[in-house]
Amino acid sequence: MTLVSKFSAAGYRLSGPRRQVYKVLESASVPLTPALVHRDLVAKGETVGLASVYRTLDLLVTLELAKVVLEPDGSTGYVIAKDGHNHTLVCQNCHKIYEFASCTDLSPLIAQVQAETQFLINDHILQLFGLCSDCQKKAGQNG
Amino acid sequence: MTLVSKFSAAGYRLSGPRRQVYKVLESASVPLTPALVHRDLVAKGETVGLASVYRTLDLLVTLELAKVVLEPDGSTGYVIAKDGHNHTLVCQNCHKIYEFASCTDLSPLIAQVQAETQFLINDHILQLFGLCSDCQKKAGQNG
DNA sequence: TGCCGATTGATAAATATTCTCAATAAGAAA
DNA sequence: TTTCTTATTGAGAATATTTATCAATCGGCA
Repeated sequence: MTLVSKFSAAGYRLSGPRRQVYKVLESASVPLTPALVHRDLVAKGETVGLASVYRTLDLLVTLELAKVVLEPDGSTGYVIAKDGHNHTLVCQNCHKIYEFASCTDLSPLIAQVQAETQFLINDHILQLFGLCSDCQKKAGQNG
Repeated sequence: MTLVSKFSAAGYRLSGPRRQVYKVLESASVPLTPALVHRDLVAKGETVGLASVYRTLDLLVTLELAKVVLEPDGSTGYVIAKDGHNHTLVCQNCHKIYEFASCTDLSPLIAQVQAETQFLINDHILQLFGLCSDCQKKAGQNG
């Protein structure tokens, strides 16, 4: 399914600005704020308004093409949701992100909590934090 | 360990405003923004400045007495971190929260991702979303 | 109790986000 | 391809949120 068809299937047009914002997020290796996305576009010579960046990021989340991740310090950023449901691992030093998908491992836990709380659980967020191999090396070298 | 000793152990004083903010968060059943905490205090007749609410919430997170949770819509709120590390289950309808602690179930998953990515994982966030029993009933009644 | 310095409230300043609306551009139709 | 309809846009105003400033106050130890 192409990007444009994902938009049109939901009744939205794939405009230039939307494509640009998507591309920035897609090629980013760290979670980005709206301001960072905009700065990136301006640096590339694109003329995309900041308001459009906000609008597009919201839309991407609605379309499940992006998601918001929480960083260890409590701030948030947007990342591409590569394919359906997956989880994020964020480096606490360089903020690099790595995606992985192993929700099945969560099923027993979810079933248990569901039984315990009477909630009907239908979504979850799992984020891991740590040091990527590069940053581990730097730390070892007392960086 | 009393609240005051948790503060003093870290070199902070437990002032009136700090105690008030803590109490509001403690008795809340949903994640609160700084503005909501402040509004609650004003409604109770307390004179706590908004800036102090921000400062205190930050401090509570630093002291690990509170934490930031991400809601399904991407917004964030503060909740009390009842005891050490635990996880949060949020009702998507009424936003009621429920805490649970079963990190041990995550160990195999974490070990696997660690091996796969070369990251050194040392923290995580797990949040579940669903409908609490009350909201399930209401939904059933077509509410 | 008195003292010292951390903490506060009020508000200014800085940031971040949303709103408004005429101009533009995307995509369907011809 | 050209036309048409209308969703979308950019710019900046308007709001909202968060942080900084600083004299006054308060917490807790001596």
